[in-house]
Amino acid sequence: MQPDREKDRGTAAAQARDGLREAILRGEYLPGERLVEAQLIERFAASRFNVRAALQDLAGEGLVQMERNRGAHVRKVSLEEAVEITEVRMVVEGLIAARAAERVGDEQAAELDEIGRLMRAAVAEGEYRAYSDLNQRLHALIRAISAHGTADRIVETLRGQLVRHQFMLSLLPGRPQTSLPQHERIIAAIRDRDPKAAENAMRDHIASVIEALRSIDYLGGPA
Amino acid sequence: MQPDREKDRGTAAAQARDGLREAILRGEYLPGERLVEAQLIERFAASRFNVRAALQDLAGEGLVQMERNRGAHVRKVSLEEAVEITEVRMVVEGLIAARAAERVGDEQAAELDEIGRLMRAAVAEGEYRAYSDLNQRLHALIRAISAHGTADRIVETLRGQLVRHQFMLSLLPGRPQTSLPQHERIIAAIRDRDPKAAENAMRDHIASVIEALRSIDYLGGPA
DNA sequence: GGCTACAAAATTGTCAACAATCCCGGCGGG
DNA sequence: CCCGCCGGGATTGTTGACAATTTTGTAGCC
Repeated sequence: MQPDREKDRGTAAAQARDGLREAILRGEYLPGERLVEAQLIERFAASRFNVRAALQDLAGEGLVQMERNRGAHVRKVSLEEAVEITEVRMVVEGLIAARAAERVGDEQAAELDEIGRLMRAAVAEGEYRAYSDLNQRLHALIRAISAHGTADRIVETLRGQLVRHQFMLSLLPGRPQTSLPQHERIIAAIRDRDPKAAENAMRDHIASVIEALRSIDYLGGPA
Repeated sequence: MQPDREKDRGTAAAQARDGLREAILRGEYLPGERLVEAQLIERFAASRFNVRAALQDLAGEGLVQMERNRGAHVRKVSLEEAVEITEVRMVVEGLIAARAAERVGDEQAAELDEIGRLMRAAVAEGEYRAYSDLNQRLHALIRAISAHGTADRIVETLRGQLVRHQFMLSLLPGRPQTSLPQHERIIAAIRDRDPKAAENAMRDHIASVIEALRSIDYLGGPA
């Protein structure tokens, strides 16, 4: 769906685009914040031409919203949109998990188990930051195993739009305890090369993420 | 995922983009064909600035591929990619169908049934072109009922990348006879407000499209 | 004939200046 | 005091020219 990211790595245009994306994903620009071309030119040492190209690219990824004559803003995704996005992620990652179960090799299965071990340890010792990293690593590994370029690009794009919400999610107390067994189920299903079980496990897991997302609404309320 | 299409309808930039997209989707530019900026400027009476913006947008939609210093081409999707794209469509349209079953209203249910009737008539009388139009109308109506903006945008984008393959598909003999009962099952499940059944019916339907897609490989072979 | 080297043409990449638009003050009238 | 009505500054939109790159055509050599 999105253009290949490898197309021109290293050029000024690509550097501006990747740098701006990283900055937004890091939260250095908050949702709704205005992205003034002149400032971006300074920050990324790029020409206006390249800055504009970067903005247009990121608008295509849904990270930036552009309004004619009114400039570019970091896109603000409402809770409702976040739920929609995660629903799509649920089914697409389900597809990915099923395919991973069909294609997983022995050494990859071992790596999955290793991540599972580390996850249990992290939760047992309350190292939630490490657990969060492992979570990303697990999902990334499953996507790599599935080797489904199309699904992978879509999930990656969707994930980008949710960074802010994902961040709030990780702060929810009790989340690791809830998601750990779900992750274990996913790992087991893929290791056992059971596509249907892997898809179900992944969908159940992300469905629970959606529930957690919705619960934030009551906690944080509208900003 | 993709930026809102309504953002600036009517401007020169939007006209160039939409015009070029239509032209590609109509098959006026064949996959792999080079898109020379100067030609597009003439054809769409747009400035180079707008033509380039249009190309970049369509690259974001996956319709166009751009290579540095080598210009833009209509993206060529291999059969393997077409299968991947359709697999993603399968799960996302499954989600849409499930949600449509949750939200369908009485008059919408009637419209679904009406489309079903027209489909049966079209197949009975061998009017395959009419059947193909009804097929699009059915999928579009289901997407409208589901009111899932995120999923809708993704499916629309994916569909665009497949026009060429979809076209070949409709020429496959026996397709309408295969897909008619599948469509009827989808309609019935949504009308009965059974989300799970609707999702399964939709997935089975598109799974059969994937099979048909694969069969083209043996018929048409690599170009 | 086939191959390489080189020049010319075509095409795309980039820039800097200019035009159009919007936003935010103040100003005057009611 | 509130409201509409101008500026002026800031910001984005667009253009045309020029630079860099690729592609094409040609001549010379083996």
